[in-house]
Amino acid sequence: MLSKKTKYGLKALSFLASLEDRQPVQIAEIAKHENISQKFLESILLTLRKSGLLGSKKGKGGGYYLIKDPKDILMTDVMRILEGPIALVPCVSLNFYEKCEDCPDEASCAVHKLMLQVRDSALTVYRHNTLADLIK
Amino acid sequence: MLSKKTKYGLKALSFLASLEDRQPVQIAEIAKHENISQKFLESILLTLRKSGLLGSKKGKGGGYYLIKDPKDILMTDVMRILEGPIALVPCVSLNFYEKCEDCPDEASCAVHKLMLQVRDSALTVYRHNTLADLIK
DNA sequence: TATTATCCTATCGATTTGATAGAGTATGCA
DNA sequence: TGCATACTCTATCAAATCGATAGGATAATA
Repeated sequence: MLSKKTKYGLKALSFLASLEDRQPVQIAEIAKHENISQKFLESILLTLRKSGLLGSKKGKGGGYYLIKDPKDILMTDVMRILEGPIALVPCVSLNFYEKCEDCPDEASCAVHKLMLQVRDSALTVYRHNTLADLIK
Repeated sequence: MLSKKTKYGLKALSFLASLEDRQPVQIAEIAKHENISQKFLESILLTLRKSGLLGSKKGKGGGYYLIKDPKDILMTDVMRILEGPIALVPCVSLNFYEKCEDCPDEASCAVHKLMLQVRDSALTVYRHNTLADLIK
C-alpha cells in the first residue's frame, strides 16, 4: 500500500507543476488545495527540498517551488525519495540491495524470481512517467 | 515492501509444488526446510487452506498439500490471498475499490493516473505466472 | 484410547505511520 | 532597527500493523 507521505508528496508536486509560474507557494496554500494536514505536509515538503526536487524561500512571499522543469522530473526519483525502494524485497533491489538471510540460493528462490519481474515492470512505468506526464 | 507472511506463504507453496507426490507434508517439515518460524507458518498455511489453495489432513501422517496442479495456480490469486489488494491505492483497485475521500476528481488526479499504470503492470506479471513457473 | 498433528484464539513487543506542538531561524519591509 | 511572515527542526504521541509465541481444542490414525 502506498503511504500517505508518498500520496501527499505526489499531489503537492503535481499541484506545483500545474501552476504557470514558478513563484514560491506557501505550505498552507498547498495543504488547503489538496486537503492535506498542513503540519504533515510540512515535513514532506522538507524532505523533497532536501533531496533536491524543491526549492524554498523563507519570510514574506516565501514558500516552495519546483527547481526543475516537470518534464525533467522522473517518477523513479520521486518514488525512491518518498516511498523508498521500488523493489518489494531487498534481494531484488537495485539501489538498496540486501541478501535474504533465510534464503540459501537466490537463483532458485521463487520469491526472488517473481519479485524480480514485479520490480522490472514497476520500474518501466516509473521510468516512462515524468511529473509533466501526470498533469496532462 | 512485501510482508513476511506473503514471502513465507510463497516459499511454502513452491516447496509443496516442487515435491513429486501430493502427500501431506507436516508444518514442521516445511518450516525447517524454508527456515521459517513454525508457529507463524502455521497461521499462514491456515489462511491458504481456508482460501482453497491447500488441503489439510489431521493426525498421524497428516499435513498440508496442494489441491490444484501448480500450473493452475495463478499468482494473482496467491498475492490477493496473502498480501491483499494488488493496487497500491484503493481508488485503482479492481477487487477492493474505494473512493479517496480527499480527492475531488479521479480523472485529473496524478496519483490515480500513475498508480493505475503500476497496478496494470503488476497485474500483467501476476497473470502470466503460475506456481509452476516459479519452480522451474 | 493414546498419540499425532492441525485448528483456533488470544496476546505481546517492536516498529511504523500519520499527525501535532512548539521553539528556532531567516527573509522582507516599514 | 524592529516586526511580521513563513520555513526549519526536533520531540512527542496515539493508533495501527507486523512478526512471533503460547496453549488449549479438535479430529484422525493406529
